[in-house]
Amino acid sequence: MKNDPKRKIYTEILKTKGYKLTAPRLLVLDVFLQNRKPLNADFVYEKVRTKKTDRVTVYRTLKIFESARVIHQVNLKKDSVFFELTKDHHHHIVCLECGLIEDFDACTIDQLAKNVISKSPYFSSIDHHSLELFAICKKCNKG
Amino acid sequence: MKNDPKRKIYTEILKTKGYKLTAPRLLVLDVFLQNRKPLNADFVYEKVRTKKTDRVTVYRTLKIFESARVIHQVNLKKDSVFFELTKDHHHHIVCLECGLIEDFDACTIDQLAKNVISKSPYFSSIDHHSLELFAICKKCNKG
DNA sequence: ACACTAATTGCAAATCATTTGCAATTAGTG
DNA sequence: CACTAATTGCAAATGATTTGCAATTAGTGT
Ligand SMILES: [Mn+2]
Ligand SMILES: [Mn+2]
Ligand SMILES: [Zn+2]
Ligand SMILES: [Zn+2]
Repeated sequence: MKNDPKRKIYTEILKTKGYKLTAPRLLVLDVFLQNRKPLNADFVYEKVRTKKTDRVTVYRTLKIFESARVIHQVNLKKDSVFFELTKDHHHHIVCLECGLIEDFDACTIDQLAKNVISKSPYFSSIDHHSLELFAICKKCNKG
Repeated sequence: MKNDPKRKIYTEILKTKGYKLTAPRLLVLDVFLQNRKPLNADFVYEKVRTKKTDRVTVYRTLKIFESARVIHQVNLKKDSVFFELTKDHHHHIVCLECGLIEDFDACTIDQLAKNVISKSPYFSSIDHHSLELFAICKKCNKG
């Protein structure tokens, strides 16, 4: 949404890093703001193709957003790569059989991360983390 | 190694699930037992190609091992998919710049997982989890 | 040990996601 | 409004993974 308060945050990040705010980039950003779940290139492309935006541009935009830390990859064990907005942090339980995804917010990683960092010879801070749970859902357990 | 005590555990799992213990499958299993880190198809193939094992067979074997829960995918944000042995559970800090990987074992997910499960309408137990930390390593922070 | 059969393999070709080269277009600056 | 580097679209290339199919083989039972 154009009126999402987070929209400005992300556009500012992009500007600060020296990226131009082009039409395709704003379109892709809005797809993420309007679909609060992990998205892959194909999903994004289907949403912007009508507006004369090429598939290649989607891929390149995802790369730029990733390097600007506007989005980051989510590990869902699917065939293609999924991304979500950096500031929409949450996690998932994924069914190993049918792919059902449930979100959850509770996350106690920060303390664990501190411990790990304090012992690490190579790292001194964490940028972000990925935590996903995998299971067989109740429905698949019966079938 | 033929003498790794875990080897029998994995071969029993495969037998129980009805998979034949073929030469290529044992070769691939041994590659995982001898290289305790996340491996992709190409790494495995390079280790077994001398022994007349096709790349396709490696891919098919990885699929079978995954469905038998002998290995599972690890999210490292690389171009190809990485796997590790299910019973070698540990986690990673990955440098977003240079790709440096550091292992760590400490993991307090079990309690968190219990909480999540107790509130979930769709899931009643966790099979396994994926937890990776992403950061810029000390070296890359300078350069 | 030998025969049987379904599972597995290797090879070649196909497919799918993602990347690259390049000429045309455009955002941001002054 | 002009300038210029960044960005885009199209077509072709690449790289990973998958599929079809005939030949081979593990596991089962004789
Ligand atoms: Mn998430
Ligand atoms: Mn691990
Ligand atoms: Zn399910
Ligand atoms: Zn680094």
